[in-house]
Amino acid sequence: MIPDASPSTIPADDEPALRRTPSQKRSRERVEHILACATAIIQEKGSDAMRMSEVAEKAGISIGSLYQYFPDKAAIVRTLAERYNAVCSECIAAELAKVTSLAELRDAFAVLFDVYYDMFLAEPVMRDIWSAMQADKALREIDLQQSRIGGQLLADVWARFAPDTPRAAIDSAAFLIMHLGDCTMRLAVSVERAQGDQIVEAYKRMILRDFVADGPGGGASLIDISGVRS
Amino acid sequence: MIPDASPSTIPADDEPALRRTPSQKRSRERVEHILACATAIIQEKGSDAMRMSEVAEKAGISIGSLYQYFPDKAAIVRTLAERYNAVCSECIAAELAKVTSLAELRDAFAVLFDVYYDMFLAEPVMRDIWSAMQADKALREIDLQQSRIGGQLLADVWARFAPDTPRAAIDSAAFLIMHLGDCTMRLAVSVERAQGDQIVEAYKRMILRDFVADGPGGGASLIDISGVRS
DNA sequence: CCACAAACATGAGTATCTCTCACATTTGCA
DNA sequence: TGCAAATGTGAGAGATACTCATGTTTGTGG
Repeated sequence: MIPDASPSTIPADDEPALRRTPSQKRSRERVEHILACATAIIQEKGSDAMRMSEVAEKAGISIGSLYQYFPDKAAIVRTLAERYNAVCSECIAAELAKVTSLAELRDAFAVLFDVYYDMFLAEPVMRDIWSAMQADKALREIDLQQSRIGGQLLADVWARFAPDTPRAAIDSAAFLIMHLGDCTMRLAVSVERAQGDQIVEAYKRMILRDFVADGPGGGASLIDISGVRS
Repeated sequence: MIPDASPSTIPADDEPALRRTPSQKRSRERVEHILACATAIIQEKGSDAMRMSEVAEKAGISIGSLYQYFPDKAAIVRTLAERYNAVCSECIAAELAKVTSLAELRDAFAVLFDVYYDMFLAEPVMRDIWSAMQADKALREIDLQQSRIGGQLLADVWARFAPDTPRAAIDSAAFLIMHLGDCTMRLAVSVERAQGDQIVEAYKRMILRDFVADGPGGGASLIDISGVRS
């Protein structure tokens, strides 16, 4: 479901996501099992209602073992969020890698958001994890970071085929597209399936019209939010 | 700062936001004071770190008095959220009331989002309250409800001056515009001021181009997400 | 195979927090 | 002024995140 990814490449503050690096096979499997159990609980009742004792029980381990690996409850959510983000980034990169001209970017856009949407549909827990992240300032930063990474990937391709457009304009346009794309996906998976489909279609059309359909550099001039940082 | 508004017009489930309706002047003032103190704490350290004992102490009352009025911690956040939402709705309604033709809708749009943005800037705690809401399913619904209300207000005016456009298309377009508008505002107030300004400008241009500039009914055909419900 | 150190596992216990409830005080009103 | 209703109080019950001293398992060098 979710491929292996080294946990916590973006630690909050100085705290690593894992308290102890599992070196033995048994404990490495255990960490994976903990995350799988936590995912199931979050999906079922939300991360707020998830109890650490519940995670331990479902995983068939003791509370102490849980805290061997995860310094606190937020670390579990953070690790899951970072894994999903890594998957999203890979998916974005894979779609954009196919693009060989500016004209193709338009098609890639449409496919990209479709694939992105499918991912959200396949893993509804992504939305719950995102919700849990919003309450914590450090975790919220991870979410913003994901928009920056996705925007960067898009901007790199975009800039390659639109060399006349100022890079700063492209960067900021790409960032906004990705961020509002995420917002759109979360809205879409919050409503009934048919309506969600239409919402995603609407967003795609809006973006294609504004940022791609106007020809080289045309769309980018629409927005110029150079150097967005928090 | 925040005008008086009857608390909890949209109770979550069957639970009223206020446990007891304050009938005497003293207790009515006390409820206001509690909310003001809670706002200050949320602004300072976030609602997650807000302690009920801290709110009581800052308000100069006992824990028991706090619970006389608010059945739980979420009720405080909910009441604040509903008040802000009411203010936002009023602001939206006020701007749209000035519109007397479809052409004017374009200008109203620009002004509307500027005013909306100013409100977010003036009350940065709105973002924190929104963050707190995302963790709770019932509170998340309030947020979605606000997009529906704003979208409804917009759709009513829009439909009046674009009678040929299918109402369902207008409804869904207005809903998406308002929802992504909220997302944009929250992003804008999360970054530095100058960048936030540019983000809002970018969104305005995007929306104006797509949904208004294309002439009567033109924009609405872009999206058709009829009857969005959760 | 053994011994031993390092890694790992355990769960009772601690600190902290939300929320309750039995009782005290204040208010509005006849 | 006196009484009933409204309001105020804070010790404490219950729940939960997280710790730590101690026990168990694993890999490894001889």
